[in-house]
Amino acid sequence: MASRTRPAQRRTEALSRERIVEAAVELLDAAGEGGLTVRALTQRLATGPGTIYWHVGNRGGLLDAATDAVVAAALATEPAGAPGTPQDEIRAIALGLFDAIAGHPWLATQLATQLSRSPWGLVTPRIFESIGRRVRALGVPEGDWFTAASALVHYILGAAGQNAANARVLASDADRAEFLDAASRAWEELDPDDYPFTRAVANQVREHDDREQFLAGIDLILTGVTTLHPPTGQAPAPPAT
Amino acid sequence: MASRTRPAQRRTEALSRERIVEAAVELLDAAGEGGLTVRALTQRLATGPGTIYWHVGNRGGLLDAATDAVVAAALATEPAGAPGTPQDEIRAIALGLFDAIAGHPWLATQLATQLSRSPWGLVTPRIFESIGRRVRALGVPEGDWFTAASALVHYILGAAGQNAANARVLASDADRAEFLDAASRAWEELDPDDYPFTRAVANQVREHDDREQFLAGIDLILTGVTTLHPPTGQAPAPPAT
DNA sequence: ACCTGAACACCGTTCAAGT
DNA sequence: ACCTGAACACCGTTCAAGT
Repeated sequence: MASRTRPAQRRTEALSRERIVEAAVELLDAAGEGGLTVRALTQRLATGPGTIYWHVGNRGGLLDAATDAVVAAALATEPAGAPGTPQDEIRAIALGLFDAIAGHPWLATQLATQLSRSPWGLVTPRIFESIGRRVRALGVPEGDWFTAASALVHYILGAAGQNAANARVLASDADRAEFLDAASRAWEELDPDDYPFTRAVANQVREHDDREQFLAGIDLILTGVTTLHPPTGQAPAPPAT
Repeated sequence: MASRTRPAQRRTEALSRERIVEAAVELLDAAGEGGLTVRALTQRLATGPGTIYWHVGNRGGLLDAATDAVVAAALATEPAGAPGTPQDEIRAIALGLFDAIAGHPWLATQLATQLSRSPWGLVTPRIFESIGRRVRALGVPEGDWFTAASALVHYILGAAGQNAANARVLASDADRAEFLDAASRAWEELDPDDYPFTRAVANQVREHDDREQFLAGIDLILTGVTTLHPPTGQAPAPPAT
């Protein structure tokens, strides 16, 4: 029996950047952005602050890495076997991001921060490419690719971010109903002179389904794209006046 | 030595919540979210931390108040005398928010944070109402008001937020050209196998105009809305198959 | 190369005390 | 009612020192 005597070591593997990012995501999921502190991380990983700073530059870099890791995972599940129409694939990708933000609500703020800081980070091209390929498959003329893909990505990130709060409470259906009821009631109590429209749609808030509503917005943009930027060779419809 | 950076002059008026929020916006504009510290505020207002906490609850509340103040100001300029078509008014409101975020880049992150936290804060109804009235004026059937207005608001906030970085450097045309050139070049250098679409549109990035692009997205949604939710009495177009 | 932990500068917030 | 400033707990980050 040639069993190697394993030296008693604290951790079985050396700490890695991946392991640290993984722990960061766990902390963020558990307690939001405020939950990610270097000290909480050192405790969870049984190490000192110096180790964190040796592997990842600083807290900001860690936040960026966590964001990229979660987005990459969400987009990785996209080629779901059977390819559908470009529209179907866009809906699937969009829902994947929507659900990722629902599962990691801190993503909403973090994506806004990261994207507003520099559009050529890691995250933007990833999302842009994924949507863009389907825009191309739609037959949109090349000159309109950037406009069409941008509109979709902007909408997806904007809508998903603003639904993060709803989704967080989605756990129980009763909680969700209570949440929507409270939201609806708050809107019904607004000043009738200042907020006639918002009051009028308050009951639609109570009954709506986040994901359906989100997809309805996607369909509005897709309809606009195929109407204003039809495949080359087909005449564009006259602008609605 | 009696030299001070600030004249040891006593304030003429008592501090007010409005004055504090105003100073907070100045600090945010000057140095981003990190620039707003209670200590920087006490120095600028020549007071102690207790005063800040007496007038506004805490730093979070101050951030919310600053966000609401800037958004309210942006929406207040909307009734620009001559009323146009609902489409024109939606474009004008959207551009107002776009420019507000461009002038106060910290708004992007702050809006995402505030909206993802609770959709029934102050800011959401303000924006929603402003857009919603024009959706109604468009003749959209009442059952589709919420969907149409939501799509527009989600897009506006998403797109404006993601353009905050570009806008920040918009000061000089030369700086802007350099910025877009760097962005375009970064995309051209992506892996050809992983990012064919993104590389293909890289040169459109260099030439695009933020505001035009933003409005093009608005028009895509408006086209979708008038196509899928035409005024009652007109038959909706068949879904694209 | 990787890790440790004390130390530093800074932060949000509280509160007894003043006017 | 409004303001002051010391004090507290906590934070991100650094760095000389260890293996």
